[in-house]
Amino acid sequence: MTEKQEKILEAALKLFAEKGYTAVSTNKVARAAGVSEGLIFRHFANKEGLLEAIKQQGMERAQSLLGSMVMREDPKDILRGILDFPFNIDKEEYHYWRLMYALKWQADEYDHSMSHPMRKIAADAFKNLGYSDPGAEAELILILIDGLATAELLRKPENMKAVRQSLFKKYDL
Amino acid sequence: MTEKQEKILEAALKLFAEKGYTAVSTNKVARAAGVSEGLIFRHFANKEGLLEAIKQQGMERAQSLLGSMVMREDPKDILRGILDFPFNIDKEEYHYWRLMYALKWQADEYDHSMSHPMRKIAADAFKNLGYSDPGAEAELILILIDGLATAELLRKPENMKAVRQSLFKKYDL
DNA sequence: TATCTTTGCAAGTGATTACTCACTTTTTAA
DNA sequence: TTAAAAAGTGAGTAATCACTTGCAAAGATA
Repeated sequence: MTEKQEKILEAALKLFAEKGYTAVSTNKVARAAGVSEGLIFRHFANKEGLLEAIKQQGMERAQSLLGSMVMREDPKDILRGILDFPFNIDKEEYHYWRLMYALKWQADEYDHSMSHPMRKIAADAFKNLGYSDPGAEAELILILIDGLATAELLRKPENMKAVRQSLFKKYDL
Repeated sequence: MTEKQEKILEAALKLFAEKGYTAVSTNKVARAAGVSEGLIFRHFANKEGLLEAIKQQGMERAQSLLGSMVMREDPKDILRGILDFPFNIDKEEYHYWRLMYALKWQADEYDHSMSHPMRKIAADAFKNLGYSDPGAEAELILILIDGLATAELLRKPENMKAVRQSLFKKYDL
């Protein structure tokens, strides 16, 4: 990975996240990265290939974060870890998650690769805690995370600390 | 409002919702509507004007739905009405809401015109019910609605009925 | 019926799109 | 040291973009 290649990925991630993938031309990416437009197509097959590279880079960074949640034993610890995810979105990961959430709406079909493993972890935790419908509870947790992350990425409400508190209280965490 | 004008609005709404506003050209809208491309610019100032017309049309339809929620007296009735909104997205309104939710991510700044009145209604209801932090509870309700609507529009989980049930139980509704 | 307005279409416009190509510069390695 | 490979550039390409224009058909009003 050369220095200019990283510049391209960095600039593209920021622009795609802020303006939208289709709204940003490869010309704009190149100028933001301080690079000739042709170089983008030397390193990536096409514009979509650039997007895929951005996705994979972010996935790899998110992998370790996701993995650490499975390790825990106490089901409440697990739920705490899952629910805390939207409150701890790293400054550096902000653009990545914003792009991912935006892309969901123009994809032809929903990608369950991220949510499916998390749903299972949550369902197991609720089962261990004796909830009557762990499946529905897990689904609700995923929905909550979606809403929380959206608020954090888009609206940035000032009282998120209080929201977190009342939410944790509801689940007795 | 002429017949072809309605065709344009209908086709544009569907395409914008499914593929994204920037990804759909006026040419595609015209062909989907069975109309010459020039006619779009006869009826609407430009592509953005077409989008604004779609927005306003949907707003007018949503107005009555939103208005009926303020009328109720019992705070639990109000919360029931608010929380039930994502579960009752009309088949005809599906494209509209999908477009609205998608557009949020490429707007320069978040539009609070929709959420602000709903937050106040929810906060008042929670206050009347004696909740300790009505503001945080209202924020959480808005976040929940966002997540629920996203699930309904994008993932369409099979166990939404059970999710609704366990959610209403949490709020004792 | 005659005239004016609205509705509609086909064929344009320049600008921008993703992408290619011929070429030079830099890096790698034997 | 030298030759091959990789990195990088800048000027192209055809296609598509949002939008305009000139003119015909249809409706409304008198």
